[in-house]
This record gives sequence, C-alpha cells and structure tokens, in this order.
Amino acid sequence: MKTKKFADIIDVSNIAGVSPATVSRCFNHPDKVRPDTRKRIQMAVESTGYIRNRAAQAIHGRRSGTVGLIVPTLDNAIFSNLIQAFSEQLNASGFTMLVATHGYDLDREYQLLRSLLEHRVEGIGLIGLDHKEETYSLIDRRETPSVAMWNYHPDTRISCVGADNSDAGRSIAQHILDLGHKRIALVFPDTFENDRAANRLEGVLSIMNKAGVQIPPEWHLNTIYSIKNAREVSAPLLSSPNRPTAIIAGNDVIAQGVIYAAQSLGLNVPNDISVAGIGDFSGSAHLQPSLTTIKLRSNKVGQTAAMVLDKLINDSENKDIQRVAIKVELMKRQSTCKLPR
Amino acid sequence: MKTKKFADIIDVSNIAGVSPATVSRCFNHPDKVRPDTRKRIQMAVESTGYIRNRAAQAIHGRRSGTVGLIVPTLDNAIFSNLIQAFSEQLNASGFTMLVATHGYDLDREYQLLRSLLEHRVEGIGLIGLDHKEETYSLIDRRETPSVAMWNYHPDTRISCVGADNSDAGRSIAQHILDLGHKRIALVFPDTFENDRAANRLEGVLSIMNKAGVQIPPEWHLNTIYSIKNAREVSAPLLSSPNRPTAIIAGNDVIAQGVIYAAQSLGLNVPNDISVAGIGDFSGSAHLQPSLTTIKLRSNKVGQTAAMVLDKLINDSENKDIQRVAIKVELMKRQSTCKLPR
DNA sequence: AATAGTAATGCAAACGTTTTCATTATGTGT
DNA sequence: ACACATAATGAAAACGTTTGCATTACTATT
Repeated sequence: MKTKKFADIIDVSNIAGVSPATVSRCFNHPDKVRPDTRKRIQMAVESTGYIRNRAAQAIHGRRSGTVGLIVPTLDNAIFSNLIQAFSEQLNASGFTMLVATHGYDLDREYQLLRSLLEHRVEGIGLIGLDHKEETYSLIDRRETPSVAMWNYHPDTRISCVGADNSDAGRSIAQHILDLGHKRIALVFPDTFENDRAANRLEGVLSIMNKAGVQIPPEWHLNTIYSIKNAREVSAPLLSSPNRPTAIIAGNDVIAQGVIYAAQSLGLNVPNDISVAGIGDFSGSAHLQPSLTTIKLRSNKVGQTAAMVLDKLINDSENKDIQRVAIKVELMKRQSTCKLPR
Repeated sequence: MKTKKFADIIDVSNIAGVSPATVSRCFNHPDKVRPDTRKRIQMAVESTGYIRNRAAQAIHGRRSGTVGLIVPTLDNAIFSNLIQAFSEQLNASGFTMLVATHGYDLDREYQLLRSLLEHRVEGIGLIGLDHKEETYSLIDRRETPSVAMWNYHPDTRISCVGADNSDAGRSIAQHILDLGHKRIALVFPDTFENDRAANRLEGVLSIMNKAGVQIPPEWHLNTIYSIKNAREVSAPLLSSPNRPTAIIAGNDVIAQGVIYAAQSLGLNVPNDISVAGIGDFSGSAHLQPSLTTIKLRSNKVGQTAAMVLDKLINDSENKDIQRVAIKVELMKRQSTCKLPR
C-alpha cells in the first residue's frame, strides 16, 4: 500500500484515463484539451480531492502566483485602504499576496525582501521611496518587477504610484495662508527614513518661505503617529497665551490628537485655532469638527499600483519604469476657518 | 554558454567545492556541517547572489515556510492590531504570511482557502467561527493546522483563540444597567454570517432579559461597520423627544458614529445620553468624550493564535484542538455615566 | 600506531509538476 | 476514399531542492 497522503496529478490522470501531461494542460491551457476529456479530468479531480501544488509548478518557469508586499506596519489605519485595494486588484489578476511588516526598520525590510524572493514572488510592492541601497540593488539583480507605493516622484529607481506628498504639503499650506493665517505651527513626525513625511514638510515649508512666513523653531513640534502622543506634545503649545492661530499636522491622526488637545483646553476649533491634517483617513470627515485635510486617495494608489505591477509582470513588451501620480485633493471642512481680524 | 539566469544550489556547491547536499544541509541543519565548510559555502553564496528556492524546498516534505491568513477585510482598523500581532509572532517562528480577503463572503473564503492550500501553506488562520461546511471539511481532509481567531467558544471544530464575545456583550450590558439605565437602545451590524456580532448581541440581550429590561424593536437599529452609516442611522432615534438614555453599539466604530450624531444634534455625551462600544480600538480612549467600551485585546489574540498555530504545526506530540479564551475587560471611560434621577 | 566510534560529506533517488517533441486521432476538401 | 492539415494526447526530460544511505575524514582511546 502506498503511504502517500494526498492525491497528486498522477492519481488524477490514472483515474481519468489520461496522461499527467493532459491533466496539467487542463489546468493551465484548458483550451488545448477536448471538452469531454476536460470533464472526465474534472470528475477525477473532485473524486480524489486533488489540490494542485503551486510549489511544484513554480519550480519550472517563472510562475509562483504570488506577489510580495512589504509595509512598515499594519497596526494603524494609515495603510489599510491601500493594502486592501492592492490586494483586491491583485487577486483579480490571479495573484495571492504575501505580506510582511518591518516596523519602519529598513534593515529588516531588506531581510524581508530576501525572504519573499526565496518564495519566488513574481513582483514586489513597497511603501515609499526610501530604501536601502542593498534593497534596490537586490531588486535590480533579480530583475524583480517592483512598485513603490504612496509617494510619487518624477525621478525614481523603480516604478512608483502615489500622491505627490510635496504637492500635498504645498496645497495645505497654501490653504492655510489663503485663510489669512500668519502665526502657524507644525506638528510632524520624524522625517528620518520617512520620505513621505519629509516631502510633506518640505512642501509646507517651501510655500511658507515663498510667502515670507517664518515658523519659529519652538513651533515646529515633533511627534509619532499616535493620537495620544500628538495630544501630549501639542498641549503646552496650545495653552500658551501667545499661541499660533493655525496648526498643520503631518497627518490626520496627528491632527486628531491636536484637536483633542485643543478641545480639552477649552479652545474652539476652528474659531480659536484652525487645525489641518494630511491624508483624509476614513473617519476624518466625521470628526467633530470635520477635519480639513488633503485627500491622498490611497485606495486608488493601491489599485493602480497592482495594475502597474501586473503589467510589469505580464506585459513582455514594456518593462520600463512607470510612474503614476495620483492627484491630491484639498478637502475644505470645518476644522479650519478664516482668521478673524 | 549556459542560459541560466540565476545561481542555483549547484553553482554554489561548485564554487564552494562541496556537494549540493552539503550546501542544502548548511541552510537547513547548520550544526551538521563543519564551521569552516560553512564559511566557504557562505562566501560562495554571497559571490553568486544565490537565493534559495522555497518552492523547490516545499516540493519535498511539508515545509513551505508559509502560513495563510484569511480575513474579511483589511479596510478598517478592526483587524489591524490582530493581523499585525499575528504576523509578527509568525515571523518570529520563521513563517511568512500569505493574506487573502473575502469581503465577508464565505463562498469566497472557501475559494481562498483552496488557493492557499495550493501554495501548501503549513497552517491557516481564520477570523470567527462561522464558516461553510465545505471550508471545515477541506481543512479536515487536508489535516491542515488551523486556528480561528477573534471569537472564543468552548465547542468548536477547529482550535480557537479569542475573546468570548458573548461575555463582552454581557459585561457592557451589565455596566449600563449598573448605571441605572432602563431606556436602552442598540445599534448593531447585521448578524448574518457574522458570529462575533451575533454573540455580542446575544450576550447583551441575555442580561437585559435577566434584568427584565425590554428593548422595543424600533430601538434595535441596524447598521454596517462605518462611522458614517452609524451616524445616519442613529440620528432619527436621537432627535426623538422620547429618546433612550443609553445606547450600546455593536463596536467602537459604530459607537463613534453614534456619538457624532448625538453631538451634532446638540446633545451632551454622557449627560444627555450614555454611549458604549465594544472593542476598544486604538483611538477610542482619545475620543471626546473618551469611549466606555470592552477591551478585547486583539493583539493578544493575534499573538496567541500564532503561537497556537506554530505549536499545531511543529509539535508532533499534541495535535489536539486548543481553545484559548482571552479575557475581556470593561474600560469605564467618559462616554457613560449614572442616570440622574 | 591501530582501532573503534563518531562526525562530515557525497551519491543518487525522489518530490510533483510543466513542457517540448513526437505521435496519434480528428476533421476537411476533393 | 485520399491526402493533408490540424487538434489532442502521450512520453520523457527537466526544474532545484532534500534526504537516506554509503562512504570518507576526523578524534579519542588504548
């Protein structure tokens, strides 16, 4: 008696009375096998409970049917929309997604990339444009189709799909200036190894500079991506009698923290102070007051990135780097208003 | 000239001057090869840029190095903590996570399970206990180590790790009753194919019943997992002059929507109306007012589930079904208060 | 220095597919 | 009915590893 546990392609072929080759074709090129043979094979598959082995399949040509995604974290809502859209579009193209998280540690990102390549993923999705030289050169060396999501930049080493974060920074800064504010504070996360934050900040500052608005260093606050921390960090600034009239936050989570800080100090947003975010996370529109922010359309980014990746993988014609900028959009809502004079 | 693209184990073995078998052992049982040989191999690996092929490895014994995770959605924060913790713990055990989402469609879940099995995942993580018979029987048939997360139940077909949602429902209901409320409304999602919601609701109702508190059908509102919808759905109820004094929401997202609805109608939470959630999502503690809710410790669930799965996969001693209940915890915060009399 | 015992390595078969090429079956136009 | 083109199938080699068994190289003991 055979000690084998599960049916393989040979068992199926025996039962169906055909060769293994035909069974294989039946899965991969159904049009190449006669309908009645196909039906016979189908029955054999069902009667044996056969599930084909992608590993054995992958060992041949290029096809593993998987795509790798490496993200900093799954822990907050920031990337949720993006990942969901990416995953869904990928699925529609027949891929399964392998996910790994590195917790904003780019050395770990390199390790994860290696690990995904061991699994012979057919493509790689990354977040942002800031990556180790090792990471880029490994991608080059293996000629792995790759796409960087979240951040658009006209001059990148791999394909990218994303909002122009610098543009997002400029838009929100312009909006605040347009409302007449001059006394403006910033609450941003650390920009080290975080190009999204860096570009946003740079965009904001460039507009401020152009308008001749100075931001005193003590009004440039540093925080992490957490409501709690943003709240704590901004409270002292807000309780000062000589406080700013507007605050631009590095993202919506931070903005939410700032708003809570203001409200618990008895300040009215936006009458006492305007607060703006960047990102338009789900929920931002329903805060009290609703948050003025920049919509980055992360689901569009995820979906588009998956399509670009699919093309990079399957379209042998055009393997060139592709760069897609997803338009940002100013969402004027209740948390900002004209400076009363 | 060879047309091969990337180095394989043979290339490495040639350069290192050993047999392929030794190179293989160097990766899988390093203790079985002499340190200096190991070093030689290591150099050869680096000089060739060799990355081993998990597919070829998986074709043999059982080891694919992957674990599958099937979740309803990644789109909201609900599962983010869970997935993050699950993924991280899995990583620590040397697995890479394959993720798929089914959008609350259990037929699709079955398809995804098949697809993951094609990839020969060594284990499967699922959300909740409600699954198609097909799904369960496929798991049985393939003898795939599996763990259901999120929901604890003493009598399950596969291992489970989770909060006792029924207990969560009882706890929050008891809290509301303890505060003296009698006029209580519910805002819950559809319980069809959603056992978590069903159990919570059942827990709430059992306590209400026991206390002899009736909930009129028109005070039992139905919504989806969205701030917006919850807000819209609860507004009419709240603007009625004859409104309830407390609302229990099916989860924190819904509770947030209810609070916003109340606030935009000029009601004070909790003085005019108490609102409680279930879940304690990140952010709930920092809402204005902070949300009274039931903490489910989803990161603990994810981490524990990954450990259980690892054990199920690797511990040949004990393959029995394991069930772990993660304690729930009442978080009394500002959104509920004693009924003034 | 011989011997036994153990550690390290190599050989070759196996894993479950896919694919190229050859072969056989089917259909078409006269 | 015939030759011919075309479609469907099969045989066998290949993919890149792992592993049981056989062999060789060390180490320690006498």
